Amino acid sequence: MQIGELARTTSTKVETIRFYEKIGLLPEPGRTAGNYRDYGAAHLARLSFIRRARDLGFTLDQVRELLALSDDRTRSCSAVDSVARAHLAQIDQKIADLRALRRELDEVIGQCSQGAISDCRIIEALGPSSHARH
Amino acid sequence: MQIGELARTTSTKVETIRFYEKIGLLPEPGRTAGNYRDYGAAHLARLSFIRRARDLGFTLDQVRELLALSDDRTRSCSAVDSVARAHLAQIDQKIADLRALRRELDEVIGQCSQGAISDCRIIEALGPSSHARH
DNA sequence: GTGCGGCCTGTAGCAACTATAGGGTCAAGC
DNA sequence: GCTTGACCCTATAGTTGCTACAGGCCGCAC
Repeated sequence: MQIGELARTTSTKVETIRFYEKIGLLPEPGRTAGNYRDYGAAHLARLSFIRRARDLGFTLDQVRELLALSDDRTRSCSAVDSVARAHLAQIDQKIADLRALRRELDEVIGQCSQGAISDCRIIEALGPSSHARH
Repeated sequence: MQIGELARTTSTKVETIRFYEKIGLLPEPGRTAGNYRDYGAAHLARLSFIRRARDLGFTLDQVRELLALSDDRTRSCSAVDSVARAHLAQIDQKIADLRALRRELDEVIGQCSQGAISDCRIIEALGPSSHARH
């Protein structure tokens, strides 16, 4: 399997695959006579894992950790669980932050007078005096 | 006012202020005899505006746009309103995405058997076959 | 033999800073 | 008058997770 096919089957860009190889996430595959990368089923599985974890919002470092854990079959499953739970907590925090942000921004919007900038409540709300209010 | 004081009053790092100057967000201040940057009230106001907008999640490009709008006092307030509304829509999208993510991740977690990695449902859930299920 | 798609390496770019190296300035204290 | 230390200066490289070139092979069809 050459790189383009692997890219298509995993919905990854060719450059991204080479990038994962460069940073050591994906092992170097064999090469054909013409120096083309030659991938097998193990590569496909590993790349699928990486993509799925990335889709779930894990950072590359977390993915690296998960891969290391899953490679070492003697380790306990609870280590994996704790990585996942830490990530879930991060997501919850992010959602909470965004909701607070949304509330604030919502307050600022909708006070738009049809008038000129000099009357604009949004610009005003961003200014230094209002900043002090918060 | 020198850069450190400006940094403290706006809760910004010194390097960030210099960075904003380099990318043209903050005008170059005058210099003292010793080549130190010398800031006035206008700089403080502008930097406060930038920080507040950044805190509300606007990108630097959006901040640039808001600053241009607020600098041109003849423009209508509705242009500002539409930038803010577009940003609000982006935030809503992000929240929705994170919630979907959270649901999926939550499904994966909590199936942790006390056993070894080979039985780990999380690793399994990230694998290629489960990927196909989605 | 030549055209085209795919592959190769290596480097630079994106956001939005942050950190480091290697220096200069200024006020206080001895 | 000299040192110490906090502060400032410039310039450059690093961060995360890719993406996009530039310039050049490989392989196959026509």
